Amino acid sequence: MEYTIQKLGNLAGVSTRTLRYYDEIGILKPARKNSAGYRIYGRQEVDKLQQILFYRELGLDLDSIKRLVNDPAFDGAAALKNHRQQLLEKRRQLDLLITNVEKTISAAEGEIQMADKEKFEGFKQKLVDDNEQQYGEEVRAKYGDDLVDRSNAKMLNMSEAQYEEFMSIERTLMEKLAEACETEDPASGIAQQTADLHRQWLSFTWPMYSKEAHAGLAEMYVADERFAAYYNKVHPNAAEFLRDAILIYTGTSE
Amino acid sequence: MEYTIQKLGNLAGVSTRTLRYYDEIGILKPARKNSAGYRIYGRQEVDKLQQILFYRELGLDLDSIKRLVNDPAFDGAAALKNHRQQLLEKRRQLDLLITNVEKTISAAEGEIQMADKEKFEGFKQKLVDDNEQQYGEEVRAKYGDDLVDRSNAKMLNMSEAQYEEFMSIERTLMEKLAEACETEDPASGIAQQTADLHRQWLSFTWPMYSKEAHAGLAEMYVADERFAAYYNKVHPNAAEFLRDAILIYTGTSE
DNA sequence: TTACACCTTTACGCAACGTCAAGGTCAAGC
DNA sequence: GCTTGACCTTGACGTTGCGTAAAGGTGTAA
Repeated sequence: MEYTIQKLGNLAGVSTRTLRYYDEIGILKPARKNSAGYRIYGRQEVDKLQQILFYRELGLDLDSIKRLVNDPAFDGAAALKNHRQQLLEKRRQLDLLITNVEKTISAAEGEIQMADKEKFEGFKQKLVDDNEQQYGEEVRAKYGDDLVDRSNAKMLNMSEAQYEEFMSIERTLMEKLAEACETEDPASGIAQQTADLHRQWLSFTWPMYSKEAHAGLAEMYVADERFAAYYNKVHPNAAEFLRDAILIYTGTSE
Repeated sequence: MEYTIQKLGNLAGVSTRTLRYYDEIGILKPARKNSAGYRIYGRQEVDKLQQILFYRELGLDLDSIKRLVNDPAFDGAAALKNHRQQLLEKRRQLDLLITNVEKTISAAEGEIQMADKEKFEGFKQKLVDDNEQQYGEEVRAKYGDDLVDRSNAKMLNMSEAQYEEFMSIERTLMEKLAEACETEDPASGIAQQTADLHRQWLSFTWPMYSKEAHAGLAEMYVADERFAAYYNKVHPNAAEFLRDAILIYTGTSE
């Protein structure tokens, strides 16, 4: 039972290009080559190809498959479990995507005349969803479900004008923060302006403002690296600087 | 409010390479370039980038996004719905993948000593699942749930040796079929051998064999292009040829 | 011998950037 | 005025798993 490249391809349902590629990357080499350099495959190669295609249909990348079928010491079970984890994660992302796409669509259908609102509603939803995704559990644990729900509702009830302002303030905040960091003085005028911008920004989503909560949040910005990273993208010490400015602003420093 | 490429990147959380790429493909061009050729972005570009990133997070490809944000005549709602369909299809595939991976894993865990059975069980499951996926509805409608379920059960109850033989017969069948097609005579010896191989192959999964059902299936191979394509990969007229051979074999021709 | 189907290697293309490389520009400090 | 160092530029290769020519050698049947 010897096969040329095309015969094997037809048998297994893959292209000759694929078989040549598998030869090239060393995942499936022909049994031998004839005098003219033609690839000749034997029974063993057919079996191996079936294995390869099986794993390929499970979505494994060729590099893993190569190790799986060539290296008996390779831990196949672990590779599969790892792969499963990746697939599950991928599905979570996909579900999120689909939800967001559908929300955007239904938001767009709700109003044909106000074309911009489509994106605007989508944006708001996305903000809320992203927040839930990233910080949901901890924030809910820290502040309680009720507060978080009311905060989300406040966001979703924003008018377009409010939303524009909200985004505008966020941008201004980031700009001022970058500038303020340069002064290295959290008590400086611009730093305190930044802290005030931050309060304004918060007020868009927080059901009520209090100095204590504001200061508490500032501490969290430093403690939680995800928040820290968010602010630190404008300046290496931005999160710390913002905290210090807010502590002064709220009068809770010392 | 003017931004150099890095400032904008930090603000929006994307790399400078991305912004250069967006410039290159014409999806987001800077407001202007300064005397040294530096890209300078303005407020409008910031807004546009936010739109782009929003759609990007929905998983749209940059080409669609480009039309969405640049061409007001482009039907954004249709694009989003189309996109949703693709995502849903992707999720269906992903779910199938996950199921198969998990089955392979649990099959592998069931026996640590018989290392090969892992793939073997996976193969069988995959065969059954793929069949259900591809032909399930119609075959169930045509032959009844009970028959299909018993057929699947028969497959899953195969021993490894039986399974090996099953696969071996399938391979031989395809080889002989290719060879037999060359004779162009469905009554030829090799064609009738092929028909007999097909009967053997069927008997592995069919709860019972009958000439009439066999002939009926042969007709379906020609009528249903998915089956036809499966056989025609070894020869352009393989499906028809196989049907003719089977009709003669079962004595139901004319 | 002439088709014609098959085989070979080489190499570009795809999506959305990441990652050097080689070199020009700008503000700051000496 | 000169040097640093952080910024900017364009150009080009690498990523994954092949599809798709292109240019040329091989096998076989008429």
